[in-house]
Amino acid sequence: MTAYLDPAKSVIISAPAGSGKTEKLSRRYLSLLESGSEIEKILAITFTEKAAAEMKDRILSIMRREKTGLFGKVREKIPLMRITTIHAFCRKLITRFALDLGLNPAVDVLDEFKARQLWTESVYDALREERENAGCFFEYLRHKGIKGWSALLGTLTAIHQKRPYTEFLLAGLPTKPDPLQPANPEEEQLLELYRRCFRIYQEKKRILGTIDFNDMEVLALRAITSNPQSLNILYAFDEHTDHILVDEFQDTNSVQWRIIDALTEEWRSGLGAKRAEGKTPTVFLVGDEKQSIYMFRGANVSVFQEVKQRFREWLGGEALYIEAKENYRSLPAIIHFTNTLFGHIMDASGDEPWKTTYSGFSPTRQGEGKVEVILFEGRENSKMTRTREAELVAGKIISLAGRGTPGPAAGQHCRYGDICILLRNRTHLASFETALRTHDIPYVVVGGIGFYDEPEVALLREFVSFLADPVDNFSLFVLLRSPLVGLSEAVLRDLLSGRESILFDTLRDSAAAVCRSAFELLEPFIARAAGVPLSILIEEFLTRTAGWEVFWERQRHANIKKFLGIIGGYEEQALSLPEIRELLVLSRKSNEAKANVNTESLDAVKIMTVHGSKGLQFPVVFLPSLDETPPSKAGAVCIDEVNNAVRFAYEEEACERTKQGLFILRKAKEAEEEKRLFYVAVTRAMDRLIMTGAVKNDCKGQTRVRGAFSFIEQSFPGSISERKGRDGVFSITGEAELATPGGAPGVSFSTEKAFFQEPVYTEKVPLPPGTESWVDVTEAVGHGKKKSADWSLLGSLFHRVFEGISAGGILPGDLEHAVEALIRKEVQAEKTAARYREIILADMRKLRNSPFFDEILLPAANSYTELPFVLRKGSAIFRGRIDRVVIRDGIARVYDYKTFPVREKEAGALARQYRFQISIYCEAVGKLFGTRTKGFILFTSRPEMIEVI
DNA sequence: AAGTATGTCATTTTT
DNA sequence: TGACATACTT
Repeated sequence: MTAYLDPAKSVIISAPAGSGKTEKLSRRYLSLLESGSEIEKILAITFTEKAAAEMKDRILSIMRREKTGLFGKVREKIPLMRITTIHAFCRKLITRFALDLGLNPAVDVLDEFKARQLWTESVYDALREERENAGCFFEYLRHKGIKGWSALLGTLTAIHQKRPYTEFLLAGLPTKPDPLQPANPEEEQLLELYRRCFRIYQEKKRILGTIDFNDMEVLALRAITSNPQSLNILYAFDEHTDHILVDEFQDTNSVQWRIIDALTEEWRSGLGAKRAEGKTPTVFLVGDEKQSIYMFRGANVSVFQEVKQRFREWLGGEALYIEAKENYRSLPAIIHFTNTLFGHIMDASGDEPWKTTYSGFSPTRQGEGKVEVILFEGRENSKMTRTREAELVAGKIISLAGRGTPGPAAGQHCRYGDICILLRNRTHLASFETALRTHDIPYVVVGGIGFYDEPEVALLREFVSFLADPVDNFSLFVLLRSPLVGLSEAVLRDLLSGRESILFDTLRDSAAAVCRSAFELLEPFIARAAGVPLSILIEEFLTRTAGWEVFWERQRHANIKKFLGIIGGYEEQALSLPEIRELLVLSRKSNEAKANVNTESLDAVKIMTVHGSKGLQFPVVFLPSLDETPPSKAGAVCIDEVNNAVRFAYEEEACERTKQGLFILRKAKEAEEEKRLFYVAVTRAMDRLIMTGAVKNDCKGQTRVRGAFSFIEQSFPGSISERKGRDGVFSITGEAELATPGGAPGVSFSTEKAFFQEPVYTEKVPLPPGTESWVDVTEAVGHGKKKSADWSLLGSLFHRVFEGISAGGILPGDLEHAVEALIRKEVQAEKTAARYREIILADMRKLRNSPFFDEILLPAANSYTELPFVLRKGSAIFRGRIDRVVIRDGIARVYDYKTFPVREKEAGALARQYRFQISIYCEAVGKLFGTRTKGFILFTSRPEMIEVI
C-alpha cells in the first residue's frame, strides 16, 4: 500500500505542480473510509468553494468507478460529507456556539462594500474626535486640511487591510524593544489612532448585529482558545471528528493555522479521549510551498515550512513527510526547463522560512515537448510594446491552430481551446483582446469582475433605470438602500409594508423626515429627465448625494467616468431614456451569463491571470510580457509577522524605507513570491510553453534583462542578453523556429462578456467602413417584439426557470419555490404575481409530464445553456444567445424555446418563420464545436417540438 | 486651441 | 519609469 494512505499515520505531503494532489487527497479520504471511519467524522478543509466542489466530485467519482461496495455502503450518508472551506467551517463553529460566545446566533456577514463603508465612517468619526479634542493629529489635520484627512484615511485603511494581523498587533501592545525596528513615537501614535478607529468600527458592527469576513477567522480562533467555553467547544469538536484533511496548505495564514493547531493539539500530543479508546486520529496536510502566491491576502509560507519541520517532533513514528516526485502533467522538455531554472533560483539555504527550496521532479509522460522564448525589440512596458507583443502572440496562435484541423502529433496543430495566455495582470488585457479579435481568433477572457457589476456602476445603472421608470420599485429600493441615500433597514421595511403598490408614492406620503428629504432629492430629477442630458443628471446626483466621496477610491472614480462616457455615447446616438435603460439591462445580463458559459469545452483561446490559472493545466501556454517588472509595493505602512510576532513600521519617506529592516524584509518576500508566481505560470503547460517579451539595449549597448527574464538569464546564462537587439525566436531545448502568420478563418466567436465589455476594455472591432454591421439575430428575423409587455416579461421568467433547471441551480422538486422567488424579484403587485405564478406552474406541469423535460431541460453532459455567439456571415455579423445546446452521439442539437401560447394550427407556420434564426444558430454551433447540427423549436406551453433544420 | 508643466498613482483576489 | 489627467501657458 502506498505510504500516504496509511490510516494510522498523520501525513504531510509536499506535492509539486502536476503531481496529482487532488487525486492523493481523494485517495486518502477513501482509504480512511475503507478503514472504517465514519463519513461524518472526516473533515476536509479547502480555501475556495470551487476546490471543495472539485474534491467532493473526485472522491465520489472514484468511489462510483472503483469502489462500488463502499459506495453502496455510504450512499445514504453522502450528504453528511464534511468538505468545506475554512470560512464556512469557522462560520459554522461561530453560529453553533454563538450563545457561549456572547453573539447573536442570527449573526449576519457584511459584504465587502458595506464593510468598507462602515470602516470609512468609523475613521471619519475618529478623526472628527481628533480635531475636536485637539489630539496628536490635530495639527496635522489642521495644516493639511482635506488632504490630510484623506491621507490619514489612506494610511489607516492600509493598516486595516492587514487584518487579522493588525488585531494581534493591537493585542500585543506595548511592544517590546525590537532589534528590527527601533521604537518610534510616531508609529505608536498612529497605532493608537488606529485602535480608536477600530473600536468604533467594532461597535458599529455590534449594533448592526453583523461580523465581517476577517471576524470569522478571529472569532473562531477565540472560541476555541481564549473563551471560557473553549474546552467544551473543543470537546464537542473532538467527539465529532476523527480525521482532518487540509488542501492547499501553503495558502494558510497564521490565524487559520492556529485554528487547525488548536483543534488537533490533543491528538498530536498523544493524549486525548480518542487514544484512550484505541482510535488514532490523524491530520493530513497537502500543499506545495512553491505555489504560495497569495501573500497579499495574508497567506504565509512560513507556516508550511514550520509545520513540516515540527511534524516529526509532534508525532514521532506516527508522522510521515512525503515529497512527491512524479509529474503527470508535463512533457520532459518542460520539466527539464523547470528543474534547471528553479533549481537555480529557488534556494533557501539560510534561516529564512519565507523562502522555498526547489527539488526537481521527474516526468512520467512519454514524448518531447517544447519550450520557446520569443524576443522582440521594443521599449519596455509601454502600450506600444504590449500591442506588438499581442500581434506576435496572435500570429503564433494562428500558426499553431489556425488550420483548425487537429494533427496527430502533439504540438503541431492544436485546437484553439488547447491554448491559454497567462497574464501577470489585466493592465494590457485590451491589447491582447484586440489582437486576437482582429485575427479572428476565438477567445474567452476567464475571470475578472464585470464592469457593470462594480457597486458604483450598478448603483448608477439603477439611477438611470429609476429615471426611465419611476414606478420601478426595485430600482428605487436599491437607490434608497444605497449609501448615497442611506435609509435604514427599519425605515425601508416600513416603506415596503405601506399600502401603495408603488414605492415612490409611499415615499412621497411618508411622514418620516428622512423619507421626505429622500423624496425631495429624487423628485426634481424625474421632472428634468425629459430635457436635461442624462450624464449631467448623473453627475448632479453624485454631487448632491456626496457620491464622489463615498466612492472615493481612484478606481471607482475612473469607473464612474467610464460609465458617464458610455451614457454620453448613447446620448450622442440620440437614444431615448428607455432605450438606454434597455441597453444597460442587456449588459448586466451578459455579465450574469458569463458564469454559465462552460469555458472548458468551448473551442476558444483562454486568457486569464496567472493567479486565476492555479490548479489548471493547458496543452499550450503562452507567457507574455516577461520583461515587465511589477512595481514594488509603495505603501508607507508595513505590517509583517517575524518569528511569530506581528511587527509594524511606518515611514513616509520612500528612500528611508530602503534602510529599514521590516521594509527590506517585505521587499525580499515580494521578490521571492515573484519567483513562485513564475513557477505557477510555467508549470501550467503540458506540451508546449512559449514565453515572449521585449528587450532593448541601454545606452552602453548592454541588454537590460528585467522581470522574469532575469530568472531565465540566471539559469541559462546568455540566453536573453546574447540575443540583444534582434527580433528572434529560439527554443531553449534546441532547434529554432519561426512563426508564420497564417490566413484568417471567416468565423469569429467571442463570449458575450467580451462583446459587451467592449467599452470597458477594448476599442470597437476594426472593420472596413460601411461593409459590415452588427445584427441581432432576432432583429434580423423581425419577431419577438410584437408580443405584449406581459408576455415579454413572462418569457424572460420562463427562460430563467429553464436556465436554472439546466444549470442545476433549480431542482425539479423545488420548482415551486424557485418560481416564487423569481417572480418576487420581478413583480411587486400581488395580483400580477399570482397570475404569473399560475401560468408558469401550469405550463411547467405539462412540460414535466412530457419527454422533453428529461431530454432537453435536465442537466446533461456536453450541454450548454444560454450559449452566446458571434458569427460573421457575408457583410453582417450576427450575435445572439442560444437557449440550449445538447451534444449527443456527435450531433449538436440546438433548441430554441418559445414560451408564449400557441394554437395547434399555428405551430407549423411559426416554425417556418423562425427557420432563419435557427439556421444561424446551427451554423454558429457547427463552427464552434465542429459537429453536425440539428435545430428544434420547443413550444413550451403546448408542449410540442418541431424539427426545423 | 494647442502645447507644456506638474502631479499622482500604479498588481494579484477569496470568503 | 511611464501613462494619464489636470492646470497653466503661449
